Amino acid sequence: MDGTTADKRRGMSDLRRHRLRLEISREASRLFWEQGVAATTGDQIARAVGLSTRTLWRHFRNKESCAEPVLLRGVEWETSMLRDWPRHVSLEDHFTSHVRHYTLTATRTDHLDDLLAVQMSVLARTEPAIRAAWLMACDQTQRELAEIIAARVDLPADGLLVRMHAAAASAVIRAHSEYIGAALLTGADPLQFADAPRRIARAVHAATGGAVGGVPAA
Amino acid sequence: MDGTTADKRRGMSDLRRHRLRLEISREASRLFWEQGVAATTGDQIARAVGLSTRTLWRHFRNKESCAEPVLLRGVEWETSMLRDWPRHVSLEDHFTSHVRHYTLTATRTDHLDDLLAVQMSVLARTEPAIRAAWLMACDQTQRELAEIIAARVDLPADGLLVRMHAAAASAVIRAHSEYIGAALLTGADPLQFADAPRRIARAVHAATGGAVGGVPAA
DNA sequence: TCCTTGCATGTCACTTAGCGCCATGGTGTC
DNA sequence: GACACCATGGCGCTAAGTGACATGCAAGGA
Repeated sequence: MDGTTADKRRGMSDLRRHRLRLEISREASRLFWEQGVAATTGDQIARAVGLSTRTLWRHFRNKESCAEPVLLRGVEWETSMLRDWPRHVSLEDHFTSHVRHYTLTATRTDHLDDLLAVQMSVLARTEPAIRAAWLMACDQTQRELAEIIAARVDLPADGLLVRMHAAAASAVIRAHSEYIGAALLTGADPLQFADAPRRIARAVHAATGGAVGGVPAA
Repeated sequence: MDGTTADKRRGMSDLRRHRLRLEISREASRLFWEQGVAATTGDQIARAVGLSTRTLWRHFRNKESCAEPVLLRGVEWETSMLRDWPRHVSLEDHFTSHVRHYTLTATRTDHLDDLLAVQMSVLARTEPAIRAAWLMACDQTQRELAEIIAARVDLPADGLLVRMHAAAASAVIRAHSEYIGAALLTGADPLQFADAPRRIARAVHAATGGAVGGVPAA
């Protein structure tokens, strides 16, 4: 599934860069959660990963953005789902099957990442720095969503309509993520959100005025 | 309209605090625009306003957030419009009349603030720090929107449905703001966006699945 | 009127975020 | 083996942001 493709080209491959950023983000998020953002120094994060502080700042523009990769994985779930969404399948059906597939194939690391993501999204409620990182991650998601939608409806990704739909869809996903995350961290039963995919799919469908989510030629 | 209410109570009134933050934000935004964010120091901003650096950091948690009040004013336009939205009037009608009223009563300062807001939203496209501030401002807007919508549909503001609608509405408004701002700064004719209020009102109506924007009892 | 209390601001010292610069080492190509 | 490229580390510096303490201003009470 995640076999490291042999990268023969020059420079650090995007994959390796991505992996390293995620690794850093994991440690940073853990520290943020355990001892707070303010009390966590760049040196601590760097040492936890086994890097020099200088290298840390080469990979992240500031402390708060260290949380972004973990936060992104929290919604990457939804975007990756949308990415390979067959044209002739409704969003609702595809979403539910995708969730089923995820729960079957998810590794231990995946679950740990999910936990970290939830923790960060909760931390975002009180820590402005993390909130900014969360919003930046969602913004990133929104731009990817715009690409996906653009390809679907065959319109330019930087057009107003596509951007509106992407914004609305991503906002709906974000609202759900925050809501569920908050509920889970206060001890809610995960099974309570079993029908979340269906609800999210419908909400996305509704928020985009029916443009995203249905079957093209019904 | 904005007569300074006599504040006899102890402590700095919210109004004064708000005004000072806006004043700081104006100077900060101007400097950000003129010489870039990285080249602008906290000392420069403080000196431009006539404050000590220490006091600057008492009013803003970091440099980037100095842009928030100006950015907020860019969308405050929409939220203040929604705030006094009569129940028996459609969003579209209210929006257009509100815009007409604004263009008649706006002061020179208002227009300068609008310009600054547009400049910042454009700067947000390239400067991650400003982008974070922009997203934080929109997030703030979204929370105010949730209050407004909650009062409208008579549901708790922290419920999932209200938050979803607020998120979708605010996302749509944001997408429009970014789009129009970018167009204006590249020399587009402002008259070209004369029907923007109507389009935004309709988009909000659509994005909230019809829950926000129509006349309650048609 | 004087004293007190509360609060915003200023000054100084300090930690640390974050970056420019240069050296080093590891990896791929000729 | 020589060379080029690039990620990393180390050092030093500027600037972001904070804690502690002093000052000054306004309101209110005796």
